[in-house]
This record gives sequence, structure tokens and C-alpha cells, in this order.
Amino acid sequence: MADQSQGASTRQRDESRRQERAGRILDAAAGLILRWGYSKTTIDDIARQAGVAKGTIYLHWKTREDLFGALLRREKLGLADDIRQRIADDPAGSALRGALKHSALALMKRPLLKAVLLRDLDVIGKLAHGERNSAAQLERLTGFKTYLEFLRDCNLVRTDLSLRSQEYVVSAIFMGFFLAAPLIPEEFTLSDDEIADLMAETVHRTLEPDRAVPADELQNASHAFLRYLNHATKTAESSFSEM
Amino acid sequence: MADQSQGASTRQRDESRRQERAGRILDAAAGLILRWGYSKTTIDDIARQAGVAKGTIYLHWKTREDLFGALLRREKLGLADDIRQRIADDPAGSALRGALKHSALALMKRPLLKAVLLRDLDVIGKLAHGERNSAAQLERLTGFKTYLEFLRDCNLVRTDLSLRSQEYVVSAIFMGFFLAAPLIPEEFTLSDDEIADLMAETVHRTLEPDRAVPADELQNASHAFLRYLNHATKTAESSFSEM
DNA sequence: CTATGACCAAATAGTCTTAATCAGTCATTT
DNA sequence: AAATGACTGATTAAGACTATTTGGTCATAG
Repeated sequence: MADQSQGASTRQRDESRRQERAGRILDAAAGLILRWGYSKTTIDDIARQAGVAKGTIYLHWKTREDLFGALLRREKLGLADDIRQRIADDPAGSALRGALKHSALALMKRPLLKAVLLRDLDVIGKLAHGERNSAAQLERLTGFKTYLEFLRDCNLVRTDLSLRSQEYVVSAIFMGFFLAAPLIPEEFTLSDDEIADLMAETVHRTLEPDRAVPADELQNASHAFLRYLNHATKTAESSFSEM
Repeated sequence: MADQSQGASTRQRDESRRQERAGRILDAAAGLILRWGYSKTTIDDIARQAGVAKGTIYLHWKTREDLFGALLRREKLGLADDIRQRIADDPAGSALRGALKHSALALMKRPLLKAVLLRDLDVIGKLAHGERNSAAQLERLTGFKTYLEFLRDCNLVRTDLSLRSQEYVVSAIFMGFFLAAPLIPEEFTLSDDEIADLMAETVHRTLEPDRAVPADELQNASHAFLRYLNHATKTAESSFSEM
């Protein structure tokens, strides 16, 4: 006999409906967590918001933490996709400055990840806590390091500066432009796009040589960054920890 | 008659002893607050540590908050002095980059103010809380603005960038290099001096024109920054609020 | 076979009472 | 007059107990 009782397409459809429902649940969780914070968001709330019974949620994830882990993972993968999209739409700006600018802009549109990055404890609670120097974060940074090393080999960033320093500079600029916004009095803040552009310019002037870069080298840089993204994506897929 | 019962020199000596004792008390408070945090530091602790009776503390300050206000004020004035000293010792590096570098280095040596800046709540508790957008902070920023405006007038910083953006860039760089250190995994951090130098270089390459600057213009810049410092100092003297 | 929601144990929040601590005062000592 | 530390009232912590909530399960319905 071919199939027991259901056709392959049925099984497939069931699986896709399942995925869609999982997505709805995660959507509900994301919305609630942003509105009420991590610790105040209960499984019952999520079930009600998603229009499923509580038990259904446990058909998808074993524990509450698994659910939030999946949510963060989805956010990270989505972020990586957004960045890839932006880079694809702007191949000219794919050197280091472009990578940072597009990452920043994409990140600003993801309030959950923004909260994680800014360690906005009201929102994420202890979800991403106690993992500050987690293996994943380290791996992410070392992945970034190989990207930077590649850029150095291509002379797409200055080489008269140690790799270590360069890493610190990139991190500091990225975090600074991000963190400054909420800490500065309102009347001094700028729009997301202005911030991203200024960040890009800062990185450019500080770390990139001012020679004109041929298009094919930009392609290389672009590919290297995509490799980094893919690497980061892979580690995100297999781990629960924070950014 | 001349004096009632004590000579002027005696009165003077008493006053200086008084000042010295006030200093000892503030020293004790600073040490305890750094070790145990603001909320866990009691007046009794401070008195014991300073070797005075509790009542004596109230001969100097009306309330606990007054004491901590005085402590913060003293720290701020000391910081300003340190910065002035550094600038005086390095007149060549007194353009914007030097101002930031010296401010950063001076600040790093003042753990209490560093905690306030980094909003290290474990240390400062609610001491500097609820004043985020305080009038003092605003005034400080506007004071900095006039400094920046002066630098623009002298062509000591780029003018092809709005003042507003420039302010944001300076803030972001300053905060970024500061905040990155504790958030980055240990094996990626740098020494204070390295950080300050990188910060200075970043500010230089991002905001300063690369023309060679004559010594007399540097003098001007130096004076302008000292004016800003004096302004900030004055507002610190008259107010209790945070940095 | 899937989805549900009543159900349970465990954790959390709330309530009340008691004990301890602390900021600030002031009578006493030096 | 200056300095002290025992004292006080008010705030906070601790504890004991109860009520509520919540993560997770599972027998049942569809």
C-alpha cells in the first residue's frame, strides 16, 4: 500500500498549517512581551492572544523558555534576512560602513532584539541575562573577526591598526550610536536614518581607507559579510542564547 | 574690643580642620558606596569608617541626601580639575579629540562618576535616578553646544555637518567607547589608555578637518574648552543633580 | 490523531505581624 | 562651644501563613 491513510500532500499541508500556527503563537508572544515585558507575559496570555488552547503551545515547545528561545531565534533569523535584503538592494554600500548601516537600520526595526542589545531589562527581564559572556556571543564576535580579517586582507579597512583595536572600535561605534539615542535628552536625538548614516560615516572615516574601491572588491566584501551573516545565522539556529 | 575670645588664626585653623574632617567623611562615604552600593551604605557605617560620631556628620550636612550630593559635587569638581590638569600638561592635544581623550581618561579614574555615567544601578541605586533629563544635564549639553559652535567658527571641526548631528556623534562616540568595555567579553577589551586613544582618533577622523592646526588656534580651542569646563563646574557647584 | 481546557503541584503574590534598621535629634560629656 | 552616642519614630526587612497565579500534564472531546 502507498500511504497509510493520508496522502503526502495532506501531510505536507498539515505541516505547513502547523508552522503557520507556530508563527501565530510567536507573533502573539512577541506582541505581549513588548507590551507587558517578559516576566509578565504568561503562557495563558499567549494562548488566548494566539487563539489556541494552552496545551497546543506545548505541542510546539516543551517549556516556556523554549518558546521564548524560538522567538528570539526567529527574530535573529529575520534580522539576518532583513540585512541580506538591504545589502542586496544596495550593493554599492556593502563595505564595512554599509554592513554596519544596514545592520543598524534592520536592528532598529526589531524592537525585541533592540531591547536585548540595549539590555532593556524591563522588556526582556532575565531572559537574556546571566549569559553576558556566553559562548554564542563569543562565537559571534570571533565570526565578525574573520570578516574583519578578510576586509583587512583586501585593503578595505585600514591595516595600520591592530585587529583587536579595530574590533573594539567597531563595537564601540555601533553600540554608542545605538545607546546614545535613549540616554540623550529628547530634543537632541535624531531619526533612525540620520543615526544610521552618521554611524556609517563614522565607521567609514575611522576605519576605511579613502581610496575609491572598485566594484569587484565591493562584491568580495559583500560576499564576506554574507558569509559572516550565514555563520551567525547557523549558530543562532542551533542555540538558544542571546545575541 | 578685637576678638571675643579666640584669635582670627584660631578660627581659621578650626575651619580648616572642619573642612579636612568633611573630606574624611566624604572619603569614607565614597569608599563604602563603591564597596556596598548606595542603598546599603548607612550613615552609621560612614561615621564608623570616618572615625567620627554620627551626630558629627549632621554638623556638616542636614540630611543623608545632602551628604551624597556633596560627594557627587566634590567628585565632579575633582574631575574638572583633573581634566584641566591633563589639558594643561598636553597643550598640543587640546582640540576636540584631546578634550574627549582627557575627559575620558580622567573619568575612568573616578569610579563613582563612571558608575553614574554608566548608570550602574547596583552602585548608585536611585541616587542619580529619575533625573535622566534633568535641567542640569540639559544645561551641560547646551554648554557643550556653545563649545562646539566655537570650534566650528574656528574651523577646528567640520562645518559640513549640522551642529545637531555633530553633537550626537560626539555623544555617541564618547558613550560608545565607554559602554563597550563592560559589555564586551573580557578577552576583547583594551586598557583605559588604548580606549581613550582610539576614542580620540575616532573623533579626530570623524569630526576634525585634517589640515594642520596652528598653535594659536589650539590655544583658542583650549580656552574654549576650559570655558565650557568652568561653566559646567559652576552649575555643578550650585546643583545636586547627576552628571 | 489532534486539540482542548480542567486539573495539579509549584511557585509567586499578597497579608498580616513582629523584629530590626536607620535617619535624624538632643541631652550629656568633653 | 564642639562632639558624642543613646534614644526615637518611622521605615523597612523577616517571617509565617494564605490566596492567587502559572507552567506544565493528561484524560477527554472532536
